[in-house]
Amino acid sequence: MPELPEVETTILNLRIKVRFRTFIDIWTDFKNIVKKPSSFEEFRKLIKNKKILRIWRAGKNIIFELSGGLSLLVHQKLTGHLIYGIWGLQSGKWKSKISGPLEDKVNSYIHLIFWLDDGKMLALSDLRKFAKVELWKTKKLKESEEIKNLGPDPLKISSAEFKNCFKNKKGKIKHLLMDQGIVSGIGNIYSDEILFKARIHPFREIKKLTNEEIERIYQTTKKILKKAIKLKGTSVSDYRLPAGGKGEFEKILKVYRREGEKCSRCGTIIKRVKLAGRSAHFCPKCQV
DNA sequence: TGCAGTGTTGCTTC
DNA sequence: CGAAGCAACACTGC
Repeated sequence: MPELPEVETTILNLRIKVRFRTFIDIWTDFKNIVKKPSSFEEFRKLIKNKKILRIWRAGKNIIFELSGGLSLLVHQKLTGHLIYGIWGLQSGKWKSKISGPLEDKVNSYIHLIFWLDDGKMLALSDLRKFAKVELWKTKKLKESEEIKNLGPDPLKISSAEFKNCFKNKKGKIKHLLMDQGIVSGIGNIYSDEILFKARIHPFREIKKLTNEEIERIYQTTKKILKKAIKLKGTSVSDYRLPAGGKGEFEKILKVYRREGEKCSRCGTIIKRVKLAGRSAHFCPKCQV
């Protein structure tokens, strides 16, 4: 769920809400969510009194650059959400104290809370507990494998650079579009939507795509991602904005999770087929 | 009731 | 060596 547009929406919101705030203290019920340093108490000690200077994104990773030469990296994986608000414990469960659309469902999966110096909180809710939090020395983070190995951001590159990403690669286009080492930020939902709009079959071998077809994929990638950011992302199942609202892009999904429905272009029934362990959704007639 | 499926990534296996 | 499979976890829906 949190793919490039959702992560971008999240950082735009967080910049307004938590930039220049200082961490007062933290709480968790799942120490394992912090992978680095390996000791949670060490993490707590290091994060206290650090100020958020800058918030940015590398692919789907959210990075808070802090005072003291440290950077906090958060990857939301499948079901993580960074949310901002005020919560209080009520019979062992976190309840939102400010009115708004935050639902108990999201609140009940809060596993990490940062208290801020404005009296509010930044929380990480994650149903499946796959999300990861790491504290790095800012200098080392930029040289780290996880950042260095990311492909370029599709919104920041030219058509020629995009084509270059796929040069000498082999495999199916959908699989490669989702490969974070080739271009970063695209996951299952947007790869389906991009290929539908580009009228390219998800199983097409990259080597057999014409120049014109890759150009079309480049153009539609930009269009789809930009539109999704404008609509504040997709809220399939439980994605939420930092203030709890839902994204709007889901309303205009053309193929993702629309198996059995009619293609909006030609009326053919949308298919769902497994590819590399994931579901690919596409129109078998107009995607060739 | 039970099992397949779910947005991601990285490690294991063949 | 590269590609496929699966585990991490918890829940939904058929």
